[in-house]
Amino acid sequence: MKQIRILLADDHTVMRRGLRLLLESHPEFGVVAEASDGRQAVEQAEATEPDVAVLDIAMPNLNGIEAAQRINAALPNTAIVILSMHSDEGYVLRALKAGAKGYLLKDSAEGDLIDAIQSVYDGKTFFSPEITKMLMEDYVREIRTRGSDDSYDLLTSREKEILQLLVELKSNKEIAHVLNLSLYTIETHRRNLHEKLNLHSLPELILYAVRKGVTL
Amino acid sequence: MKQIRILLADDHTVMRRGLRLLLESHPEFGVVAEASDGRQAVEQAEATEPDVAVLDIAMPNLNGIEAAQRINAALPNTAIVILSMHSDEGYVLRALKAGAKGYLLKDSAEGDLIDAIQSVYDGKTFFSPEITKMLMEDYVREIRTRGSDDSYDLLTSREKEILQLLVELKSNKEIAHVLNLSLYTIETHRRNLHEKLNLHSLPELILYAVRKGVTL
DNA sequence: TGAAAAATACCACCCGGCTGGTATATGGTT
DNA sequence: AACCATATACCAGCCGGGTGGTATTTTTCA
Repeated sequence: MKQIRILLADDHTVMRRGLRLLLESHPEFGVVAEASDGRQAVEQAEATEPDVAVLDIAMPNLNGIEAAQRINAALPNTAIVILSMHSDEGYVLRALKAGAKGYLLKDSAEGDLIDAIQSVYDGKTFFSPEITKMLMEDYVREIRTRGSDDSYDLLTSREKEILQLLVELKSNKEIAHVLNLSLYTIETHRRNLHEKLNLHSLPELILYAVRKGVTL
Repeated sequence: MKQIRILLADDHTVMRRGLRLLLESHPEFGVVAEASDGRQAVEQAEATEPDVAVLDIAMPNLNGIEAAQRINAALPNTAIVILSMHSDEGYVLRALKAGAKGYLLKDSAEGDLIDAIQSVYDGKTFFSPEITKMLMEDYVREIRTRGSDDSYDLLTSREKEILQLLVELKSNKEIAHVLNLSLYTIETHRRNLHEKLNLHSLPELILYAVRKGVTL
């Protein structure tokens, strides 16, 4: 009978033990390696070539995401599930970027881990319900944003000009000087940029502009 | 005899007249059209298909750079020379991006304009000496920057983590909360980022990170 | 020609980023 | 043992960005 071969990586021994017991209560799973930090996880993965790697996100020496990246690079056939306490958006996105196929919160139901491993082994993805919800919201927001992606065309040429100068990291004062305008006028144009683009800080404007190709 | 056919665009009549007289003292040049604003310049260019378009940068209705963009898009065989009072770096770079082949300061020697037109007509580029100097400095700086491009590797993993969170537009307070650290600690890490990367503001850090591929 | 959009200008207030200056604990290196 | 890098933490002060509120002039377009 062909078991799904699993690597467990978590710096907490108790957690690893618990996971192992949980998994071994299902005969179709077999834990073939354990690791207590990121670097070990990569080594163990390369040594045992597991079907699925379950990685805690917060590990010493090399965090779960960096470990995922390396494992994914070395062993593209090993599916990766990230375990995390946080549903923080940044972490999830980085995990996905690192090649993770699943992202599970630690307070998930036991059955979720079983489902997750089976899913990623089958080439599907698996996320905790909270994560799914968040990602969907993201996606919808993305669509909405793309939809109203004429936003840039809403800008007047003066506003575009000022946006470019902002990307060049010029201060309001400098822009006023370059364009021979009052500081207050620049402030007003910036307000209008904020309103039209629904972005309300310089960093946001810069990210927007860069992604828009106003890179210069 | 085949003349080089030229379009002149400048909102100051006196300037246009002077340029025309200057050019017509050279029999190999022929001014075939004039325009007193950007929109006219584009129209005239499309109507007369000149070999070279000489555009003032500061024109009403449509500035020289935007006009250059449109002319370049419609008539790729028309070489464009930008005339400007300013040697501001941003303008020069935008002019180049808009497809200009030459950039002349208005206080250039008369001969420079002749040389510039002949050069761009021959498919070469031409810049005022001041501009050349500036661009070279830029280039050198660029090389130097690229050379010491290990800068990112100087960062500790904590610093990289914080840099990523900054790109996600998290405030110091939010980062402190996410990482369970004091606000002051985040400030210290940011100082270190500033020092190591020689960048001293959030917008600079963000541009750096984005260009570095920390896009998420 | 008259209304709407764009560009210009000013003031006051708040908040957060940025800096100078300091300090402690820890872990690895020579 | 001495040293350096890293990570943590605190305080005070400055400055610039962001915003609420207002107003005039110029341009554009129906």
